[in-house]
Amino acid sequence: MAQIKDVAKQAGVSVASVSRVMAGHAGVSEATRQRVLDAVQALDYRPDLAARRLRSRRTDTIGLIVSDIRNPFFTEISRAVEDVAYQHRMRVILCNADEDPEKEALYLDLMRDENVSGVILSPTLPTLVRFRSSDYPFPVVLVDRCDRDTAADAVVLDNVDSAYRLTAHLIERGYRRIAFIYGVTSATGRQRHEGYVTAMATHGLETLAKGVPATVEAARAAASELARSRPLPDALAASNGLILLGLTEALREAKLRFPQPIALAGFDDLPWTRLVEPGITVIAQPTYDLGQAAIDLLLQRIAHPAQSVRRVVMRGELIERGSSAKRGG
Amino acid sequence: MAQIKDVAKQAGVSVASVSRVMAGHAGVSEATRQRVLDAVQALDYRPDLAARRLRSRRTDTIGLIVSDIRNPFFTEISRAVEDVAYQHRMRVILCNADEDPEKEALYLDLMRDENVSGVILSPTLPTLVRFRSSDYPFPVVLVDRCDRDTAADAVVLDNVDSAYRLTAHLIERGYRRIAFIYGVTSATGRQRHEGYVTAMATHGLETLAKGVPATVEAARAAASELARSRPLPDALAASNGLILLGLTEALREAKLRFPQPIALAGFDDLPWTRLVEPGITVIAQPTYDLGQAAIDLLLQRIAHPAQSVRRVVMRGELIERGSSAKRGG
DNA sequence: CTGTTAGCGCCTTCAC
DNA sequence: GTGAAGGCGCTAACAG
Repeated sequence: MAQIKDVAKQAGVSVASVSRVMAGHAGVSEATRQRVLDAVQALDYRPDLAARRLRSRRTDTIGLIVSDIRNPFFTEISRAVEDVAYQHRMRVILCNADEDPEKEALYLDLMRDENVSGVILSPTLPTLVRFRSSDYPFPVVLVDRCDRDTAADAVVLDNVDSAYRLTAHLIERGYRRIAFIYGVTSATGRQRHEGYVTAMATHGLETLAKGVPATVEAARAAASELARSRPLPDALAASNGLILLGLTEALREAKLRFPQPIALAGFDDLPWTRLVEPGITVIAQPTYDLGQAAIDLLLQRIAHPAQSVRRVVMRGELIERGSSAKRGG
Repeated sequence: MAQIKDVAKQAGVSVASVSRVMAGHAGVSEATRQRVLDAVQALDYRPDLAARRLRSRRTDTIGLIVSDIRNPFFTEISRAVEDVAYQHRMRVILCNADEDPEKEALYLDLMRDENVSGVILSPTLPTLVRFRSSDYPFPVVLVDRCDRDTAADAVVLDNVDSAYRLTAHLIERGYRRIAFIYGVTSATGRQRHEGYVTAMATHGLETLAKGVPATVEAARAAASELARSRPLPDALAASNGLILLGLTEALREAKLRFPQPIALAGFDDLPWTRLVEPGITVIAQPTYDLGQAAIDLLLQRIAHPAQSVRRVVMRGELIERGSSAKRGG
């Protein structure tokens, strides 16, 4: 492997000149520049990143810690982050916390060891509640999950409002006993629960909510139980795509169709929600945009460490399908 | 940030001893070890990875280049790789080539720059056909995609056999005009096509195959066309989960149900294949195991660079569901 | 078993 | 505009 001094020798210049050319610094004569570039090409020289990082104390690497890579929501986030990061010549280390706070802590530690330039984090609940930017030696941007009073850069959906609109939609369509199955282990689930509660209260309806771990299995179990309860709920709503999948499976097993006897709705516009007949009403999230906004925000923060804390809130879009068709209509 | 000499001073030993303790090397007295550990704790010392990597010329990092992160198959692979890698105290850099050979080449270059210990690669077709391990300065394990005559460590499904069994299953159930829609841009799609062709030929049936880019959209378009052709195929089979999704969407749009007038089957046991009524017959891939085998193989190769080339082939499992119910039965 | 020391490859003043 | 030289923090060879 050629190194900087080989290039210098080949080009008949000093290593300093080579370094300057590689870094694109000004103050190098065009003649020198060209000779260096030729030598680089001839020797197929690539700067050693380990040496460069040691010397410069920068890694140009950002960490992305998602809470569950199996959730398509997060794979889209990661695509966006990766796309933008590489355009800015930054590396991405992707880590999957699997909704496990310990694993998450491990990865956060690793980020410190790696001396990353910044981190995009979708925190587990315990981490979020005690989150303070100053606890980390690098800038952090929260994505998807953030509390109202968390002082941190963040990119999130309008969770409360979206859940309110989804619930109001069901009410408007004539449903009354609306059960809401939501992930208790995430801020997102809780906020969406809040929107549901507000919508029900506003319309003078009784709530029927059930918090579960945000997994397909837990959601299915919860829905199975509801399907056996009497009186039967007349609608089921899910706080995310995984839970919605669980609900749908449970209804299938219980041989209950939708919208009759039970309507169905949820979050995340996944491909299968269109396939299951007659289609499931959902709040679509601008997933790629959320990821893009997060990395943009992080890059800004890295460039301007002192800039004021900002939060980007994106609007969820209600997509009406057959699963919430007008009751008795 | 504390560094090694601070620890040495605090513990009253030399930096060499600290280095030995940190590396877990033998040949350090228990007393020294304990004093070092105490000092490390007291100062919250973490070795600087950039310095360590520069000096030791090892990164303990492996690269994982998947061809499409949106395909759930690859997210499972990445989970497995990550789990195993971190157990072995290795880092993972995950890259998504998006089925784009240029992007893939870029990432392969990056792996070289990063001086990774090894790479797990799911290659695009152009890369695979000219693949030679010796072209890369690091060990490579192919996953999911590999040609019969590629001399490289690899972990793959028994693609030809699985496709044969899937096709034979349809034939046995009474279907005759079986159309196979497969991804032409991947070795996997081609091999599965081969299994389909063999099965059809063995049973004296005419093939009706259509190669498409491996995307939901392309598959949907191809299926729409088939749905308008006369005579209508009596069965549709897909070479992977993305294509199967496209086929299913096209049948929905064309208001064609399954198994009558058209049966349906494919690869990848995704959650939604159970949800769509009456359930879709698929070949299930042991995705997590495939990923695990790939990283195991890579770690072995890193430990023993000279060991003979090995290939791990895993069996796909046929899961019969309503979409391929006996014809006229 | 422990300490001393010479670099790993590069960047970046500092002189010229 | 260019070159010489020191050192980033650590590991490993060597000496004791």
